[in-house]
Amino acid sequence: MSKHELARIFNEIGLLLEIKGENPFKARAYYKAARTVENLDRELDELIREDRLKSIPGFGRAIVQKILEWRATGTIRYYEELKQLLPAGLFDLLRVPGLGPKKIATLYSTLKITDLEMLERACQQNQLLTLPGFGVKTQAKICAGIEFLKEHRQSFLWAVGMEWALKIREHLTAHPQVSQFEIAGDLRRYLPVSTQINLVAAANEPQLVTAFWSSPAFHQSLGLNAEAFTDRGGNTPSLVLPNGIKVDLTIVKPEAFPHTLLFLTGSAEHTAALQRLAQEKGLALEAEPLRKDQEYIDCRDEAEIYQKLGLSYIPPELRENQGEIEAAAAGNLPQLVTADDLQGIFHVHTTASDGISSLREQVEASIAAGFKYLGIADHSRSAFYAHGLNNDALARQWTEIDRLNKEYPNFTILKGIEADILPSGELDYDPETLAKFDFVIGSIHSQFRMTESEMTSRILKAMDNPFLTMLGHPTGRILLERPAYAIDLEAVIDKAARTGVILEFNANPYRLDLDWQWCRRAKQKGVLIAINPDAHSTSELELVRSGVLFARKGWLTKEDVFNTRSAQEILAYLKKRRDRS
DNA sequence: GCCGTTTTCGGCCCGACTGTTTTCAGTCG
Repeated sequence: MSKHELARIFNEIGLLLEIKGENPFKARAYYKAARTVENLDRELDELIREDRLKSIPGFGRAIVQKILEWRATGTIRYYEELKQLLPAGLFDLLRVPGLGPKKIATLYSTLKITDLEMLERACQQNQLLTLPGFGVKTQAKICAGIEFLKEHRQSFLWAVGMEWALKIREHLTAHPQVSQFEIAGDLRRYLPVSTQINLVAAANEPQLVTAFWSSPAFHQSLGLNAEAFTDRGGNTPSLVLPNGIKVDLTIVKPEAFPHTLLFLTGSAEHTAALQRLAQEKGLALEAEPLRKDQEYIDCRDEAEIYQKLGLSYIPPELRENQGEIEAAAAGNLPQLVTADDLQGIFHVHTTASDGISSLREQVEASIAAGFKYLGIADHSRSAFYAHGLNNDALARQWTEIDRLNKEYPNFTILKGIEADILPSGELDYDPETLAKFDFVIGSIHSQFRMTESEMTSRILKAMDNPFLTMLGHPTGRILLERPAYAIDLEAVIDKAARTGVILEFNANPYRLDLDWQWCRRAKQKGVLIAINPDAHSTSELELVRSGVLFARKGWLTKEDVFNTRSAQEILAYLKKRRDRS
């Protein structure tokens, strides 16, 4: 019973209320409660024990009562009753771009559409055209949206898959037979999106672990039904999670563990290249232990396999056959950036715009987390939906930053902004205002549907603005929800190389943008990358550290990452840029 | 459903855009 589960329930209550056509503000209260639960800095149990739930903004009598009920019974009656009123498939419809609660209510009440399949059929038969408020373009957009969803049906975010993989690890490694265990596959290679979870376990008697996999005790520990589990015979049982994610476990004898792990980690291209290399050396590399003239060559771990192939150890995140094998052979693999290298954080929101933690809370949490500086970047004035800051609000924030800088002399708070890049390519403030910031992040938050050349010109123009320090979430993608906007990234990277504009690696698990392949391209061109959490609460500050894991996939080293520098170094860099303007 | 007020209920972030209409509802950020 994690807080994510409770947040999900509150979100669904909000949606159900909206589809039912109830007071939209009531629905909003539940969305807000969901967001608050998700971002709580303290444990729910602790708050309940101290009877402090109702002191939290947005938690009134009804919400508190429901949290307590959920804690005591594992569910909320009000939620269960709402669900009875509406088919479960309606939630999937919300993922179709252009479909909101109102249109879904219409589809349900008139055409009795309750899931994506029915919606798709209705589109194919042009039935939507008969409904009020629907037309040719809406139907075409819905069709395209369904296509996008179908393409990604089997896909899930790294964080979602990892949460389950860790849970399975916890319960499976409790079995005395399991001597080694690793999460392999795409998750181990830190791909932002995967289609399957691959696990590897070692046991002297694999069949005992397989039997455990099929036992009610194990099913119960994961909170799943027996039907979810499959024992296909042999030692490769599998499982399908409630959200449709497929999990494969491979159980081998301890001596085969490193080889199996290597192959199940992949990528397929990487292991195929390793096999070719082994062949050249007269070795046979298989998921079975390495052989030479049919003699087994023992390898204690993956590192030893690489060593016997004449390679230094290649970290899983680099195993894409994109030159890492050649680099390992030559002994010049990059010294990848680590979370410990980070010294500060940029792109942090506060309650001044749409954050839920105050400036002081963000500052104190950053200090507690061991950082040396913090770059505040709330939304700019055009971002009405997010309480963008006008000049008065900026003045108030700057006064408070000055005060906090005095209060914490060993910590540096920078005055920044996440300025909208307007459709014209202008930044969202006049030059006089822009000149007063320590740094400026430029981001696209509106008018996504421009042609590639229009969008590229818009961004290139913003990058020519001498006040721009960083480009925020460069492609605007939301993983599994919204594709990147049309943009010529090669041109953007070239411009960054010429102008010294830093590119953001946005560590939000839904963005992870710039994508790893482009990070590497940027690095090759000498462009600096800032790993930014885009934090809206103190708990999201930690995203900056998990973001490093994904940035490593783009071959980034400490030198490539801007916020590995000391406060003095970044201040000098920013001053140099400002003096240029 | 929450909040603030100086306690009984009205207001709740809001503007742009799109596609549908023929003046506006719904979605999005």
